[in-house]
Amino acid sequence: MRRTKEEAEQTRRQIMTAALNCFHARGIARTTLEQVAAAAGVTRGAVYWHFADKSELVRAIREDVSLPLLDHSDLVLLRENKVEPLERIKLFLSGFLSVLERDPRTRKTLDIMSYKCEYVGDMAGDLQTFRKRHDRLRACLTQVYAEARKDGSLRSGLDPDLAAAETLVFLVGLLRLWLLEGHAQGTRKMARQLVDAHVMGRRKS
Amino acid sequence: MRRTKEEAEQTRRQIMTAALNCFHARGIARTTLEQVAAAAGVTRGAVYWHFADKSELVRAIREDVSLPLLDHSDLVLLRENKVEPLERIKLFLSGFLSVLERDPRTRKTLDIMSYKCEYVGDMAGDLQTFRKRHDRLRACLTQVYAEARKDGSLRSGLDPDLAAAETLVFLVGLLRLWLLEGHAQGTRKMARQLVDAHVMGRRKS
DNA sequence: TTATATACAATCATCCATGTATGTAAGAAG
DNA sequence: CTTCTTACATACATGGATGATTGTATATAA
Repeated sequence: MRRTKEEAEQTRRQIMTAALNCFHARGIARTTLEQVAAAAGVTRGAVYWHFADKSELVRAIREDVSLPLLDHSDLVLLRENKVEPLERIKLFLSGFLSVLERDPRTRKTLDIMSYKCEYVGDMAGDLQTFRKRHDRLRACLTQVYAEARKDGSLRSGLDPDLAAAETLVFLVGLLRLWLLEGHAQGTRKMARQLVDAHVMGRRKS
Repeated sequence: MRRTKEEAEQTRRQIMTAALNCFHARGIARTTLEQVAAAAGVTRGAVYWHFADKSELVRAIREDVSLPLLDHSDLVLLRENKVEPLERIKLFLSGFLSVLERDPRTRKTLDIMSYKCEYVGDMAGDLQTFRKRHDRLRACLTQVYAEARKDGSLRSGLDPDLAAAETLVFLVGLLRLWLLEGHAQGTRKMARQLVDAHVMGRRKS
């Protein structure tokens, strides 16, 4: 029954996909590795082969979504030099919404991270990771807002540090409400409007 | 060993306090009712006497903090008619921060609700409760912003609905980051500044 | 070709949390 | 004063979930 490396990698992905769905449906704590295995069409042996334990499986799923998301944000915020600073921030926020709407995997993963995970014990360290990533994003935003101030598009009297903190708060809050509410609800329908208003509020009028 | 009614109420509070600390330390899923009982100085029998099961205990703890918080917000936002509208919103947001800083019980409870709870199975219904409360708060805010527009203090061209949604997003994001970061970190130190900036951004300049 | 590492499946022992059922001493009602 | 009810403690039965161990067939390397 021994598989080739590509097949092994494929079952690894199958397990991750199955786990994603199980975690999303029943939460992390209440899903058994047996359920994950069954959903993936394998046995617990396979799960334990690819992942040391449940928390490592969770981490793999999270990184699978978080890392591309972060890379993309860096790219948009810092590398897109031809677009003006505040527009890059709008692009970034709006792109985030687009990924949420388009990619169910990202949506489910972020939903698990937001509403179906207890950051305690093994997972407590992940909060520190979040803090670092927030700091990094905040630093990026600060840099972009500083650019905006230089070219005169930032609202006068607004500190780039404060503006960056505001945008981080906005993103975190928007994400949490977006995930909480259904398609027809308030925040989701207004999401684009909210992004526009947020960026406009920081622009010199 | 039978206790008087006041003593019984006291052990009920003891159990809730113990559970609060256990949930905060180990998360909801990983704390045993045995641990809660031990921390409260009783046995599981007492816990099961006062609460049907773990989720009811969680709900009791949450309502113990949420309801006063909501009542207070209603009071500040709607009843304080002598204060001007936008100032009431600032008072509300700033008061929220004050409670967070002052009251460890509120802090721990909100921390559990944010980072140490999986909203799944029994708890899935609580998300609906959150949605309703958000809607209610948003309605309150909308009303206050509408007042502000009437008396000319709202920034021109800003829809009260949109402003209310922005403030809700701001509050949710601020709370989440405030809880995530330690005392010395960015968001906490800037929290007051952020509140001021948020309200100022909505005021006619 | 042979040997070894790989990629799982199957089985097992253990522990632990839950819920319930029963016991019981002491307040409260009459 | 007794009876009933309250407010727990104790004990029990049950059902998983975990992690480790063992088994095994096949890639793959030498």
